[in-house]
Amino acid sequence: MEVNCLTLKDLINPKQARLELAIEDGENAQKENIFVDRSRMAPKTPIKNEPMDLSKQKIFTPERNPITPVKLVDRQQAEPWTPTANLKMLISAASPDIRDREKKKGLFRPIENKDDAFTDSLQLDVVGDSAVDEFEKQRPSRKQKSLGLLCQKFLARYPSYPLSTEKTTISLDEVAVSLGVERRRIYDIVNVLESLHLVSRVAKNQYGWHGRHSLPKTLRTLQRLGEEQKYEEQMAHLQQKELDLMDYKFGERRKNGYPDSQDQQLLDFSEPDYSSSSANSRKDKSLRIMSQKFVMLFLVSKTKIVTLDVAAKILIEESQDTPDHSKFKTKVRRLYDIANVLTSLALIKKVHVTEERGRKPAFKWIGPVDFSSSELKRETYGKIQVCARQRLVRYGSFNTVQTSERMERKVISEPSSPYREEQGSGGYSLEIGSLAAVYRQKIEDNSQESTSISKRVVSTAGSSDTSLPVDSEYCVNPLAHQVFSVAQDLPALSMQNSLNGQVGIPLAPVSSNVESMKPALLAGQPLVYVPSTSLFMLCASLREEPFPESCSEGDGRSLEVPPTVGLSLAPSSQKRLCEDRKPWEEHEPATKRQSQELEDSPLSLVMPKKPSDSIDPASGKTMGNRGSVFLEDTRVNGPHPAVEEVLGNATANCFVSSEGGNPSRNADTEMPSKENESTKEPSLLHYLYVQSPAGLNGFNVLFSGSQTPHTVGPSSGQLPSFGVPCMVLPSPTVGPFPVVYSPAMPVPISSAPGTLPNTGPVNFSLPGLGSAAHLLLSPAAMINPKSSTLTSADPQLQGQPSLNLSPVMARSHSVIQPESPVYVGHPASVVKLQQSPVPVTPKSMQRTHREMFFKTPGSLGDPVLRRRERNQSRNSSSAQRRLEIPSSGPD
DNA sequence: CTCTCCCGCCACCCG
DNA sequence: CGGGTGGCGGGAGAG
Repeated sequence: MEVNCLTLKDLINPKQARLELAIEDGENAQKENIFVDRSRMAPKTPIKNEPMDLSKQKIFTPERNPITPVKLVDRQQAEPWTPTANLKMLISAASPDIRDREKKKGLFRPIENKDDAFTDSLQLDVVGDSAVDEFEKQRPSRKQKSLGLLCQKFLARYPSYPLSTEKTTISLDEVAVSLGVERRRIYDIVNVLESLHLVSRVAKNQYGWHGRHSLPKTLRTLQRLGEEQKYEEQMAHLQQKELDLMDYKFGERRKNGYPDSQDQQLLDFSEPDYSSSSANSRKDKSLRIMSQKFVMLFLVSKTKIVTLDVAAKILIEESQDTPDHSKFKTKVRRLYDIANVLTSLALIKKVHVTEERGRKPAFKWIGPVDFSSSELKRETYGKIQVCARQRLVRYGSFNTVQTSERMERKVISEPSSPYREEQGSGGYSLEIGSLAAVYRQKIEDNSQESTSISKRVVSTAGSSDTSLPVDSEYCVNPLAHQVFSVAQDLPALSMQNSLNGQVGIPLAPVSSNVESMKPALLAGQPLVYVPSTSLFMLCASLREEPFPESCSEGDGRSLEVPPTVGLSLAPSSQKRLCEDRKPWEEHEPATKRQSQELEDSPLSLVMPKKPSDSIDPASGKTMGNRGSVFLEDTRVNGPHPAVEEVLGNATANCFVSSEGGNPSRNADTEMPSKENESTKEPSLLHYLYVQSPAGLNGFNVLFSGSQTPHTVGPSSGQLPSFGVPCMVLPSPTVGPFPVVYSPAMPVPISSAPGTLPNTGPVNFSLPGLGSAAHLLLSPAAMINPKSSTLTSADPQLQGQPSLNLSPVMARSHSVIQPESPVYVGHPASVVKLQQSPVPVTPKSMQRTHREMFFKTPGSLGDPVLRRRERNQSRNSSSAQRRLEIPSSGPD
């Protein structure tokens, strides 16, 4: 098994990627979700033990990838049957970038295992080229030892959502040895995890792994407690006051009657399931308590951003400690520890808040927000959103649709591309998001505009940043199924375009490239790929996280379909959703709002870029809507086609900016729309590729973002329609399916935007779908493909929709028959999906997915058991500290 | 310089 | 009492 490690050999390309590495590492936590197998796969014992590995490693891999993550890779080769493994293999084989990434991973881990270190040294010799690697290896940076990274590794060992049947026991000694750290460090991790009930102490040196199943519940509880504690008020108070270090303020607050929360026990881990009462025995759970409180702060915060100083102050106050500087300092240290773990869990990400006083380290909650509904759903949703957003930002446009496999590869490789340079700085885990740096400028610009908001979040280069970095993480391994971007690496292109607000993208010649993008969908078309479940989630989630419940019930005209259905994408629905937005948001400046929306709604990115307002008087209402919908706002405000706008905004919002950064962007948003410009772009088509979640019966839908949704919908008067041309593609998982393409209207580009003929909504059903899958696509004004510059792609579209399909589709191609129903020229106004009488819960969906994608014979094995085998060797004699493995090397 | 936060001493506590 | 836990803060890497 460990032997597999050899795989690393692949990693020949050094340069790439830090990002990737970082991402992966950062993602680990998430990966768990995705690669459920991983945990299982990962041997309990450190690979290092294996002589074989070492030797092999020397030979093949320069890096030492001993532990978990790496193992996977190795494993993969060894055990292809695992879905994950297969995937990885493919990826690694396919993309050098990936290899690099893997390598890097190894780098990070090396320290842990002596053997590894040893190996490394040897390897170094072997691998001559990787000077970089070498230097990195030689100096295990602090980052490599960081708690966050360690936590990721730790998490990687266990499935996020373990089967109820499987009970995983964590042996601290074993873990410590495995991860090559002293046990003390493990305590830090475990304590935080325990605070969230991801684990519970079962016995001495033994913890039980529960996974995230109950996380929503726990969060809900914490939120409630936080509310009871009036943390929000406290935070507001503190923030307002801008206390310096420890302020006497504390005293004031108390006076004010803020609860002195002495309840150190908080949740008290009284959770029935796992935590044994014994766990409580320990009085001192301060780290756990702190962790819970820290989380509570996020949960009660509207902004979801908590600065460390505020958190520390509150904690100190509660603990009734004398607010001395040293205390504060200590608290902050602990908070960092906690934050590292939480970051690894993808619950928070690091940001910086700029206040009058200056920049303050802070963290933003990025975990699930709506605990009321299914946790998974929420989690997924959040992640998806992020992903989508990121995708858009990063890949303003894509040229083609790729197969799912392809996509995956892509994703992996992505990080390397354009942004690589920036990665260097960041925090280990967050480095992923080095993109942040790129975008930072944007963000700042945006922030400035939002005066109402005292704070602005700025991504930190090094650390994760705001959205992007983290996002990237998500993207990589968000949910059970990852979200992959389909886009090719068209770095400069997409970004620039988006920034410019011009979609005028050079038509990608690529379209035909079989390898890269098998089905060349539309050349020069931006494509967004959304994970199956994601779509579903996305739609539902358009609303703000904080106020999930607010989800619109839909205006009369709104979609028939419940929001949950992914198809709710229709602009109208979005609009509704937007309207539902949180109250507080409304006060914010438009810019802010937009950014928010964009961030929150990935779909928005997809939105059609159409000539704005001119479009339709009726829709002109959009304005009336207050631009609640970002789309609308975008349009209205945006000078350019919606898409571009969106992209641009997204960029800005996401804090993404090209290196060159197009600061001016901000202004654009505010600026009155320029209809004229809009006319230019119609040609460009943007597609949103949605892989259907279980709920959709494996349907994949492509939405063309080029269209202007708004314009279309209302006209029909019946249903709000998508303005987007879309293609429905059978998912790989599903058997061969007919491809449905809603043809764009044959409207000449030249035609005035507003004039676009609106075809009525088309309603059609797909036979292949389970029960009655109904797709209603509203024909948005369609652009005449040919007319557009993109023409190259057009023929394909018209001629053979199937061709356009992603690789996945490609498979099914054969299946697809000419006769297969292709709906061209029919705009669908609304899609109604009814797959099964019973609504699919997010959870179930996720599971399903996971299984579908990653389930493999091997994967199913019971990890726990395996792990079990290993532990034993904990030598009682060894002092706690002994456990640590010398980073320097064996000996 | 500030921000982070690793490291490990050493006090608690439990069995 | 021995050993598991984990508070705590010095001090150094990273930026």
